[in-house]
Amino acid sequence: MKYELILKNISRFIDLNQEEQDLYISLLKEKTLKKKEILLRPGEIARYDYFTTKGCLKIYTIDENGTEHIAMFAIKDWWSGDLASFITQQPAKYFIQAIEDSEVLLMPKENYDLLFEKIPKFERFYRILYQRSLVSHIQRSDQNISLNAEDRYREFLKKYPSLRNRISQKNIAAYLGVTPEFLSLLRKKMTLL
Amino acid sequence: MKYELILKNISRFIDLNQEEQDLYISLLKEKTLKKKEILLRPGEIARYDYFTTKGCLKIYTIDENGTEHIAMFAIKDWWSGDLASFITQQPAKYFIQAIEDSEVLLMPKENYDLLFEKIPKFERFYRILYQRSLVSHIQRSDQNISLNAEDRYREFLKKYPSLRNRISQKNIAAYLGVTPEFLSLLRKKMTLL
DNA sequence: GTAATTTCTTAATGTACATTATTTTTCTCT
DNA sequence: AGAGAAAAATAATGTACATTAAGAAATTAC
Repeated sequence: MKYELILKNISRFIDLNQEEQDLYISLLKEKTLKKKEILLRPGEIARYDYFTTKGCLKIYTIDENGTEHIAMFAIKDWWSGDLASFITQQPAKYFIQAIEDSEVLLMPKENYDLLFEKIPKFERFYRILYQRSLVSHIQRSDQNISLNAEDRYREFLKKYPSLRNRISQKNIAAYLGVTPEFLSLLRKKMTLL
Repeated sequence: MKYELILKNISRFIDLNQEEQDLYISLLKEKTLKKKEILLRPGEIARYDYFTTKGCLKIYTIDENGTEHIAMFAIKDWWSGDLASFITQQPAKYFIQAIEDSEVLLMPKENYDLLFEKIPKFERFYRILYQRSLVSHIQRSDQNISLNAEDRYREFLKKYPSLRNRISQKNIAAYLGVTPEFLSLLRKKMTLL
């Protein structure tokens, strides 16, 4: 059923009995999203953490030149949100938008806080989740500094194989930190080899 | 005394009674480092997490062109290590080196694992530590993509005000992802304004 | 305390990627 | 299905930063 995926995601790191599972699920909300629907805008307070069960979200900023920078794509089975705003309840810096028709489960901030009281095991779950997330962010920071655009594109393809033909090159370019024109050039050059 | 700083660091997020403090401290080792001393090299297994009590470490990689990329500086009161290697016990990707005479406390991997059994509160400590660390890494990834070198230098000065005149420009350049020559130019230009 | 080494500065030239503009192709909406 | 909008391709020109080189200044080492 609907909650199978998220329970399986959690069971990677901690075991929940039936009662705990029911309690956990009772803390979630859900939402169906049309393509282009926006979940969060800069300046708003992030009230939710998101778990994608279908479709794809993008988490991005728009800089002072109007250029879009995509921090991550949240596909099925991925967590996302503006963590800084969610935790501190200060204004968000990120947009979160569906780039396909999507379905998400939402963990409201007040329930997230409650979770650690009700089921302290979740300290462990998030300890491990954040730990792994940190490892992959450290890796990406390193890649952004040490790889050129072509190699970053190859890394993108490794990390998100399902997205290659599913999303626009414009979005891929905004994730890589290059212009769509340059990505177009790169792809042409790469198919010639 | 010697452990005041680290206990204070921990008490930001959890409260430990005397017994827990003593147990925690019994799990630590300590080490005095000469400038240039290396704590970890790529290919080795990261056996420790480090807490700097004095001096400064750099955590860095050397890419296939021989260019050094500094992921972070670990000054007094900062945690550091090759997290991926420490967690998975796979070969490290990073060098860790003292860039000043330094002192560190070490948490060995086997004691780190033990810690969560002995004092489950540490799940919470690391949950919050990784959460905050994640927030600052997300911010740096974003800055590396959206800011030019001059603005990244200003961010560096904000993040590590104490390092401005303490470490070489070569190290600062390797942190910013530019050549020392270009940083020299930038600084000249910035003082003229 | 002086030689050797490393770091810093300055400058000329080179390159990866941006910008702008135009055309072609694909997607979206009714 | 067809009109309008958005995305992609191509190409000319521009710019932030890299590379190379050489001399000056600072640091390290014996």
